[in-house]
Amino acid sequence: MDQLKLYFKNTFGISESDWAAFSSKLIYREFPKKTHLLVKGKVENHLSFISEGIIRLYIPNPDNDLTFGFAFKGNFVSAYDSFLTQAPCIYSMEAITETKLWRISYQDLEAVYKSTEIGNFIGRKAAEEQFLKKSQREIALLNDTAEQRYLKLFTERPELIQKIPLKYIASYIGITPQALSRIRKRIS
Amino acid sequence: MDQLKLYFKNTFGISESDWAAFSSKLIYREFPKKTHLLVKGKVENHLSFISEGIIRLYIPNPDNDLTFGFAFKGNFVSAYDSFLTQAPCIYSMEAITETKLWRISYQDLEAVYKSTEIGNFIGRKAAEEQFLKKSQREIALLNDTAEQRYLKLFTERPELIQKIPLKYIASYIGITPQALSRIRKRIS
DNA sequence: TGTTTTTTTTGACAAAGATCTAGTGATCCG
DNA sequence: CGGATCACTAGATCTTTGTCAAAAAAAACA
Repeated sequence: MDQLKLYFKNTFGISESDWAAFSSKLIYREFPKKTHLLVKGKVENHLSFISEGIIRLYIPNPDNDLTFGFAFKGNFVSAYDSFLTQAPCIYSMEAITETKLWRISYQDLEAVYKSTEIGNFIGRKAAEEQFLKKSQREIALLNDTAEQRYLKLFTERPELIQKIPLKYIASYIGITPQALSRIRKRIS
Repeated sequence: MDQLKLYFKNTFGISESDWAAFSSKLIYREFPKKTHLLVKGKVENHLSFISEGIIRLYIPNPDNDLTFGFAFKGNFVSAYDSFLTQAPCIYSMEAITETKLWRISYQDLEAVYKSTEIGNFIGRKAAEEQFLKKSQREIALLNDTAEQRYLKLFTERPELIQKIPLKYIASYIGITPQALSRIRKRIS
C-alpha cells in the first residue's frame, strides 16, 4: 500500500488525513492468472490500483476477441465508463498474469469525494488521465503504422511486453497474429 | 440560447437559479468559414456550445494535416485536454462552415463550479462524455473497416457530412483521399 | 466572367495486411 | 510421461490501401 500512498502524495499532494479517509476504504485482492476482474454485461463497481500483474481489456467474440487495452503494475484500472455510468460493461477484463491490487468500491469512493477536500480534484484528474490516454491512442491509430505501434509498445514497456501473448498485442495494435509475426521477423 | 437552456434542463436537470448563474457568463461569438477557434500552441480558454456550424479538429502538418475530429451544431466543443490542464494545445480547431456559438471562459466556469450545486456534476459528466466518445472511436478504429467507418459517419450525420470536404473525412477515417474516392465509387 | 487554385477522381503499380492452410513448438493437464 | 490444446510461424493468394502522376471537376477570386 506504501506504493499507492507515495503515488497519491507525489501526484496529487494528498494530506495525511485525506489519505487516511481514502485508504481505510481500500480492499486488497488477488486474481490468479486467467481469471476475470470483470465480465461483459456486469456493472463495474471498483476502481483498482495494480500493485502486481498485467490486465487485459477486451470485447469477447466467438471467433476472436478484440483486445483494446492493457493495464500494468503501478497504474489504475477500471472499466471506467461502466464505473462512472454504473451501466453494464460492454467488455471484459482478465488477469494475464497473477495480479495483486488494492481497490475501492463505487459507493465508498463517492463518500470520499464528499468527505475529503481533494476528492473531486482527484476524480477529475483520473477522468482527464483516461481521456488523454484515449486521445493519444486515437492519434497513434490514425497516424502510425502497425509496425510503429508495435515498436512504441515495445520501447515503452520493455520487460512487461514479454509476458503478454503476441496474439493479444496483435489485436491491440490492430492487425492479425500472422501479420505481427511477419513484422517481428522483419525487424529482428 | 434557448437551445442551450433546454439541453441543460433535459440532460442535467439544472435549476433556474443555477442556469441564471451559468448563462450570465456565456458570451456569443461568430466565426466565419475557414477561421480558427484555436491555433496549435495556444491554451484553450473556452468551453463552447455550437448553435450553428461545423468545426474541424486537426494536427497541422506541412504536407498533410491529420484531422481527428469534428464537432457539430448542438454539441459542446473545446480542446478539452488543453482546457483542463491549461497547457498549450497540440492541435488546431477550424470552422469548416460559418459558426455561431455560446462560450464560457475557464475562469468563469471555475467560478460556476464553486457557486452552483450542479457545477461539479456537469463538469464530470462533460469529461465522461468526452472519454466515452474516444472509447467508442478506439473500438471503431480497431474493429471496423474504412468503408464501415465512412458509412457510419454517413448514416449518423446525413446532412452535415455533405458540407465537409472529403479529404478531411478521409483523414478522419484513417485513409487517403484517393482510397476514400474508390470506396465511394464502389458503394454508389 | 474568366482565370487560378483547390478538391476530387482515375489509373497503374507497389506495399501492407487479411485469409486460408498447415506445420512447429510450447504448455497444460490427466 | 504423453496426448491434447494453444500459441506462434510460415507460405500462397487475394483484397485493400498507399504512392505517384495526371486529368477532371469544383470552388475561390479578381
